[in-house]
Amino acid sequence: MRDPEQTRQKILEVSADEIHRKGFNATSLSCILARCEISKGALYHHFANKMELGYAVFEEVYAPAFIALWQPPVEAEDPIQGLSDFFSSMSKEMSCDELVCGCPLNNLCQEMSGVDEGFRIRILAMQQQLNLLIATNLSRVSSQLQTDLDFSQVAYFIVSTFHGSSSLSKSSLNKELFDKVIKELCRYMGQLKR
Amino acid sequence: MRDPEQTRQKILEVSADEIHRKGFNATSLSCILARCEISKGALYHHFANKMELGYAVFEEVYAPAFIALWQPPVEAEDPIQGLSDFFSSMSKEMSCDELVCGCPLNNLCQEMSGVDEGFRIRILAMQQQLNLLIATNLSRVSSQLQTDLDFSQVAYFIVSTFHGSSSLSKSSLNKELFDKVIKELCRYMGQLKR
DNA sequence: AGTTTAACCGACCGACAGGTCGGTTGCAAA
DNA sequence: TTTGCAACCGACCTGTCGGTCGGTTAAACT
Repeated sequence: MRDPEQTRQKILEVSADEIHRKGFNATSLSCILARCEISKGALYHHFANKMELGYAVFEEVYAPAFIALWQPPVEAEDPIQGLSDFFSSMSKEMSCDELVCGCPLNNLCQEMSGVDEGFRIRILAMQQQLNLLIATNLSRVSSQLQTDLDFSQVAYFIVSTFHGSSSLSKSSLNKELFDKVIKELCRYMGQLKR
Repeated sequence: MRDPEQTRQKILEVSADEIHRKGFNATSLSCILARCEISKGALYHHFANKMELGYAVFEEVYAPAFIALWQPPVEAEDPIQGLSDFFSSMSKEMSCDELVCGCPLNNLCQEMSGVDEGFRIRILAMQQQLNLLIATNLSRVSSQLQTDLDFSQVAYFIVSTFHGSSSLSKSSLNKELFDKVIKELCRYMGQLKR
């Protein structure tokens, strides 16, 4: 019955969901405890404090999921097509509820980057890793692309637009505005080809 | 000595700055009171509660400032050039501290749209107003632009990218990433012309 | 001068946050 | 079977938050 590792994973999983929905500060420990059906003592046995729990969620849940999400489309034979399909399927298949929660990385960046150094450096590292991933794979097919493109610049641009569009969908409470931006993003990416 | 209107304005001004820097929830009334050098009673004489204060800040400070900021570049003879100059001067002239605070509208959207309906509808209205402003002015010079452009779609795309880039700059703590995205955004806008 | 009232004061309140700590429980090794 | 300790419990602590309210002050009007 007693399984410390499972307890820890459960805490991480529930915390990740709560933080995704409400943000880090608005997430209360008591809410996590209730959903996990454990005591405060159990949580503080596994994590030193709320911050450390947040860092653990980032490193053990968000970061791996983030890479697992972006890597396949970017490493497709045609990364432009891969990303276009990726974004399009997102606006088609994703439920409105999920969409409105936004990207966990972007949410945390907005909320915590300016407040806590520990979150900032982790988020920055993640963004640079994603940027490198995209830029590398664009340069891989550079022969099919316009000349004089700054791949890193293009990669940051694509991710920024994606994050900005997920922000938009929060206020509209439906996918309409999100879809519009994604359409234009796909059109932009198509123009990268020569 | 006693000037209720001045007191009210001072509260709005200080609150706007605090909310911009820390976000709505993280802004404490006691901090506002200290900076204004007034008592809690004075604040609650002018505003019913924290939410109403937030709405007043949005409507009387953020919204006018937002329109005053975007209108001139968009209504320039050449809106594409106007926006390019607008964005470029932003990344040049803005101090790093200001940049890291992000756009008040985008910040509030991220933080409050999913939590409070009153904020959500105000933010949505503001976004639609801005979108209309940009789309209208793009269609004004449509003869100089590519055919088959969806102006509303393009407008949402531009604003999304801008907001996304301001999010990025929070984690990097300098203008580097912001500049990159803005450069690519200007390149994209240039391509809108035929 | 007296009266009224908007403007303002600040002590106080309950709710809830994150965090602590002495005690209990279950399991595994000796 | 006993014992040691990781795992877990939950009452309690301190601090801060938004919000209340009875009282005071200044100024405008009669």
